[in-house]
Parts: sequence; C-alpha cells; structure tokens
Amino acid sequence: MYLTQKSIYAIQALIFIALNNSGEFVPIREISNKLNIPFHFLTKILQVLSKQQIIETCRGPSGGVRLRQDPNQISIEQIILSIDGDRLFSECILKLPDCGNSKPCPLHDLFAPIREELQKMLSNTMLALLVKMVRDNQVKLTSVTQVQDFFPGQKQTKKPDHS
Amino acid sequence: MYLTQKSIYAIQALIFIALNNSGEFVPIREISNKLNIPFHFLTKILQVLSKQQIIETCRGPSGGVRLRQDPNQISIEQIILSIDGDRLFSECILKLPDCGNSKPCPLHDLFAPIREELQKMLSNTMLALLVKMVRDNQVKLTSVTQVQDFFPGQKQTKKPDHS
DNA sequence: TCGATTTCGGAGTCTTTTATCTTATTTGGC
DNA sequence: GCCAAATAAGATAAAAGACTCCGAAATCGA
Ligand code: SF4
Ligand code: SF4
Repeated sequence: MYLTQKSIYAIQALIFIALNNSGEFVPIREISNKLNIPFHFLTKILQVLSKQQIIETCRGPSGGVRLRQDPNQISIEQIILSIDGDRLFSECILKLPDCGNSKPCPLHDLFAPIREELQKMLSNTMLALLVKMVRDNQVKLTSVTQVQDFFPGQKQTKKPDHS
Repeated sequence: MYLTQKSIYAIQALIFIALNNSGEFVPIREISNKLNIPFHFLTKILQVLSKQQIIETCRGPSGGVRLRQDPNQISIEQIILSIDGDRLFSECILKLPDCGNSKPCPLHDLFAPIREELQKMLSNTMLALLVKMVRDNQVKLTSVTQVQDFFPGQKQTKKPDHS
C-alpha cells in the first residue's frame, strides 16, 4: 500500500473541505458522513493537519474545520508528509537493514529515479487541481455520490464550461 | 511500504540462492542465518515460491532449495507477483471504494504512468542482474556481510572483470 | 531398520494499524 | 447562567501483518 489509510482520508477530507471553501467551518461529522470516513479516526487526522497549520478548527455550535491556506498553495506531497512523514519518499523497495547512499542495495539506482518522479508529481499537484476536477465532475470523490449531492443548493457556482 | 516484508525476504533469499547456483540444494536454515530472516517465516515464503515453480525443494539431509529456472528468466516483478499479487501494480494511491478505469479518481491520470513505469522497471530487471551486482561487490546484500563471507572458499568463480 | 536432518503445514502469538467508545473542554445562543 | 453542539483527548477493541511453535512427512546415511 502506497499511502496509509490516514493519508488517504486526509486527502479526501481536504478536497471535501476545499469544495466548501466559503469561509464557513465544515463540521467533521458532515465530512465523516458524506465521505464514509470513521468519525473519531477522522478527528485525530484533522488534529494533525491543524497542528501543521493546514487547517484551522473551531469548537462549539457552527464550529468545524476550514482551510488555513490557499488550496493553490497546498500540495498533495505536503499532506502526505504531514500525516505519514517522508516514508514514501525515503524508504527503499528492498529495505536492507543498513542501507543508505553509501551502501546502495541492488535496486537502488533503478528505483530511486522513480521514487523521485513520484515525489515531484505529488509536490507539483496542488489541492486546488483536485478540487477543480471534482467540481467539474471529471472525476468522483466517492463511489456513488456526485458533487451536487454534497451541496444541493449550490450546483456549480463556477460557470459551467460545457453543455 | 511498497513491498510486504514477505516479498522483500523472497527477493533477498532468491539472490542468495542464485549466488550458490552450483546445482546443490541450499538449506533454508543457512539462508535464514546468513541473511537474518526469521526461519519459520522464510519457510512459508519459499513454499509459495516452490508452488510457483520458481524454486524446487528437497527434504532430508543435504536437502534444501534451489532455483528451478534460469536467473536470467526470473524477473523481480515475477517474484513480487508470486508473493504479494498485483497489489503494487493495480492499487491506486487514493483507493476510492469503487474506483476503476470507468470512474477514475482525481489522481488517476497522474499516478497511473508512474505505476506503469515501476512495473516496467521491475519486469525488465532479472534476478541475474542483482546477483551479478552482489557478486562483483558493487552492492551489498546485507548490512555488514560481503559475498566472500557467504562462500569463503569460492571467491569469484567467474573471471574477475577488473583489477 | 533406525535415527538424524530437513522441508511441510497448520495453529497460535505478537505487534502495528485501523476503528470505536467514552469522557472532557470549548463555543455560541437563549 | 444554562443548554446544546461541536472538537479534544485518552482508553479500548478489532483487523491485518509479521513472526513463532509444534507435530508430521520425507530423505539420507549408517
Ligand atoms: S540502497 Fe536504495 S534501494 Fe536499497 S534499500 Fe537503500 S534506499 Fe532502498
Ligand atoms: S481511479 Fe486510479 S488513482 Fe483513483 S483509486 Fe482508482 S486506480 Fe487509484
């Protein structure tokens, strides 16, 4: 598994939060319900993202979470690093006990470039791009739900580019 | 983690077995000792490789395991597929519940090419290459041991290409 | 044949990850 | 002040992965 379940949930949740970036706080319960993410598990993940200054939280009625940074400034790499650390970008494929640059294992020279390419791709992909793709219904955030179902009254606040 | 511990052990063990491809059987206990792989765990891994026709086994005194195929015909991809299945090459990075080609998730188009490149690299890398690199001491199979320590009397049976 | 050696195969244990439950603490509105 | 709504935090449980144990079966040599 490339990412831990935590990172996967974090990315999905942040897309959902960014979809509703009207400045209001989104309740964690709503994210949990709409995306089918275990509630208490999700709260702990969002607490980490809060400490990393990616989101801010507010307790009490009409509380919840919202982005602290511009979605154009949040890379997927950054989200993964916040939750999983640099495991995905530093771990090798063979994991020899004493590996490192000084003692490369058989696959090092073949694998390192691919790992770097993966990291570059993720650092160049901003949260805003994923949000746009979901908003335009080019891709789906969950298996059965479309973006209109998340915000029934809203329905494409941006100008529809087609049809 | 890219590979399971099982696959990592399998690759390391196969390199070790191929290093000693004199036609004799290598006892699993020896592999376990030299490479610091838990013995009973390794036993089960090798049983799978045996069923996959990659190695053959022999019980009793002077028994053990040996390659059934030419190391030039065994790809790293094949080893991984035997142990882990195609998880590494089919799983997505976001793992949406109902994902697939028909309903791509936001990262699909960005991630799929990298995953394919990884698979291509692993299918093009044959066990024999890793064996050669270890034999030439370009890389190490374990943290502290060199190839001479594995087979003290042997010491470069192939003609030394350098020095 | 007998005993030692080695793989085979099933069941069980330990550890990490994932998920749940329960109890605080904060916030806003009346 | 009081209640309801929401996050914070710690303890607990379930699931998966990694590893161990034990008895059985095969093989070889004396
Ligand atoms: S030497 Fe390279 S490929 Fe080998 S374990 Fe270390 S980082 Fe991974
Ligand atoms: S759509 Fe593609 S990237 Fe998304 S979960 Fe499926 S395979 Fe992975």
